[in-house]
Amino acid sequence: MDESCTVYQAADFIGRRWTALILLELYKGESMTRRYSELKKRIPGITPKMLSMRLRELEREGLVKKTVDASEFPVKSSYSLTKSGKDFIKIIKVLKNWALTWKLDNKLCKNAECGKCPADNL
Amino acid sequence: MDESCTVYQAADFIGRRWTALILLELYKGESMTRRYSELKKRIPGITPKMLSMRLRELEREGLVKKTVDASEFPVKSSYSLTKSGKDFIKIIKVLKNWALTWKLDNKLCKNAECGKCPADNL
DNA sequence: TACACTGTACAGCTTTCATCCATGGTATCT
DNA sequence: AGATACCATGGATGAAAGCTGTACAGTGTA
Repeated sequence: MDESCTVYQAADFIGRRWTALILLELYKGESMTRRYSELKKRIPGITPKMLSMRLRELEREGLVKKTVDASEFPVKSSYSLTKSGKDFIKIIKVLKNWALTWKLDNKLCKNAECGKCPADNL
Repeated sequence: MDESCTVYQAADFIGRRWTALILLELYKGESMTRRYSELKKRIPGITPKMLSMRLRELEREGLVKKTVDASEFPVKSSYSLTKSGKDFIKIIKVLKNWALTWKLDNKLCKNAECGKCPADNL
């Protein structure tokens, strides 16, 4: 599992700050799509720069598709999950499941929506 | 998903260098147990310091149990997967599965053991 | 004395992330 | 009319975290 290994890359990927968060936000959007500014609003604390960077990475890796609507006046960008991106969500599900099973201090998530967590409805 | 979130922590965790590797090595060991020196031998490139650090982390997180055999001559330490650690392997499986499905340049892993990869037999 | 096993200590590099700032046309408030 | 704020980016800088490399220490057997 050196750096050329896709499994390693995927693991590295999911561990980066904001990545999972962005994917989950897209997942929750209508037809799994969100605009840049929507994402910014819904992910508190992320800097615009980070958001662009992560989106570019996700696009490069094929998890996210970007669409630019240039017909309108301030040009608007939309990002949506590809099939591969949608499938990636299930990794997060398994992760959450593991956490719920073994991290007992995490009961909150099981019984109620903790409200802060974008993985609530997984 | 701030830093207090277990899902986030688990994601962060799996993305760290060597962590998955160590877990897989333990998984492949007899009764999912390996000695410190065995791990060092089987994970090329890892420094002793990193190995200790990761093992301590894994122990703290409850994925790994350490046993010291002090009856013998040079004291021997064994590390084994706990139930929680064993269960964590399935996250790696899902990860691998995703990679095999979507990262087409990764066909090698599907058709044969790449030999270098400790996730071969998952 | 030499070796086997399980580590620790120090010094430096690399990567990651945040913070601040600039863009430039549009739209809304005063 | 003038000021201010939105939209989606991208550069420069620097701090902090992560990781590497190498050396070496403790503790007991032969």
